[in-house]
This record gives sequence, structure tokens and C-alpha cells, in this order.
Amino acid sequence: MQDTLTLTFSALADPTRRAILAQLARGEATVKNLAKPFAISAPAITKHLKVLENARLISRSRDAQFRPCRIEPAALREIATWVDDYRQIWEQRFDQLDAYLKLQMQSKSRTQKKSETKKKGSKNGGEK
Amino acid sequence: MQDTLTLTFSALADPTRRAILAQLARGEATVKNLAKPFAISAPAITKHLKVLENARLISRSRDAQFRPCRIEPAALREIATWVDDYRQIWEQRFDQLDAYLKLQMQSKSRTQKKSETKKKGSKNGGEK
DNA sequence: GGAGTATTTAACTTGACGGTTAATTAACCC
DNA sequence: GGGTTAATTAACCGTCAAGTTAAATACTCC
Repeated sequence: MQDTLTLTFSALADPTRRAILAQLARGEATVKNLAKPFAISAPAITKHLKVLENARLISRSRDAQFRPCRIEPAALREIATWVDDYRQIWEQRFDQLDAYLKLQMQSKSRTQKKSETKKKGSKNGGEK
Repeated sequence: MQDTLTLTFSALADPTRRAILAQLARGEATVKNLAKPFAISAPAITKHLKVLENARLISRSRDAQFRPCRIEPAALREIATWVDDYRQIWEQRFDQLDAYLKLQMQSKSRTQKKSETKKKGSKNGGEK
């Protein structure tokens, strides 16, 4: 079995599954009901639901022959935390880099020619 | 090609790639350097980097024969937004459901036996 | 130019994934 | 019980992702 982060990200990586979640965000639904807008077979939906359930993004109950799905916020909360933590670190790192680059440019403008050969500058300079 | 959300989530769905990002969060690194802690071959790393680059989670430059990778915050910002939007909707929906269930329980405790056989209606009952 | 290092490309294997159809199970209604 | 509907399981197929090794490319240094 896999770690929960992998489980959740993989589950969210499929557009059909995200669409299912979007659907479920408007309320509980049955398999048949979920299959309707997607033009794929019921077994396919069942599989998607299993993935989502396994990632604890949804949970299911029973109501007669139906098995309604509903959204389960906890998993998404976890993901939100992860993403946000990293985002913070990255932005910070990015700012540092930014500052560093500015410094670099300053000193480069002062010692321009020396770096010319040592530096492969032509390719390096033309970032994108 | 795929939509950016799918691209990003798939990229993040792999534990090796997340580990690479964690590594990069501490600063730029080369392929060789990134491969070290992972016990997988350099070409494998190259592939992972391509995936990450394709998802715009990292970008790369050239420095002599090295090709250092650095983190690119924009993509993660996008994901953060998506996750957070959904999370909000879900929590809200969850609260509604919660309230609804509480109501159900109250009314059920008043009309217990009648719903025993016939309660199929509740499936649609809670909608919109 | 030639040796050496870093990285990528090519070709291939393997396994998982998303889909299908057909058959099965579970519940309802009459 | 028999028929109907909802959903799942089973068996299968094609594609793609992740890994490998071996060869090619890109650059540095002498």
C-alpha cells in the first residue's frame, strides 16, 4: 500500500475523478447518476470511486440498492496543508534567490569581462 | 497535452518526485546530486525532472556541463488555490450535511417505525 | 584533439491504470 | 418466486509511466 499523500495526489490527478468530485460537491449522488455526464460505463465509475474512497476523499453508504457517495473533507485538508507548507517554503526560497540574483547582477556589472570565458555566458544568458 | 491541473497533480503523485522537490526546497541542485539519495539511475532522475519541468514545478538552467534545477512557485500556487477552493466548498457542504443529519435524527426519533421499510426517499431528500 | 564528467536519448521491460463487456450480487417491487 | 434496476466483480485489452542499460551529446580541462 502507499502513503496517503501519494494516494491523494494520484486520486486527484485524473480529470474524470476531479469531475466526479465537482459533481459531489453539489451533493450526494449515486453511481448511475455520476456516470450520466461522463459517457463512460458504470464499472469504470465504480473503479474511480474506489480510488477516491481509498484516498479517503469520499465515503459511501448504502440506501436500498443504491450506494450514495459523499465528500470527505479530511483528506483534502491534509493536501491543503502539504501544499501550503511547501508553497511557503518555496516563495521564501524564491525571494532569497531573487535577492541573490539581484546581488549577482550588481557585482557582475562591476566585474563584467572576467566572467566572459569562464562562464559559457551566451547560452546561460538567454534563459527563456 | 493535458490540462495543467492534471499535469501538476500527476507530478506530485510520485514520492520520488516529491522527495526531489523537498531536496530542491533547500536550494538548487544538479542531477547527479539529486540522484545520490535515491538509489535510482541518473536517466530515471532526468525523466522525473522532465515531468516536474513539464508541470512547471521546476525550471532549469545551464552551468557548464551541469544543469541545475530550481523550484518554480507559480504552479504550486495554482494547486493551492484549487485545493483551497474545493476545501472551502467541501467543509461548507459537510456542515450542511451535518446539520441535515441532525435534523433527520430528530424527526426519525419522532417517526421511527414508519421509515423502516420505505425510506428510499431520503436519498433525494437532502438535495439542494 | 583527447580524456573525463554530467546529462540526455534510445530501446526495451514491466507493471499499473483506465477502459471495455459479460456475468454476478444485492436490493426493490409485484 | 420472478422480474427489474443498481452496482460490483471478473476477465481482458491497450496505453503509458517508471525503471533499466547502453550509447550519444555537451561541456571542461589539459
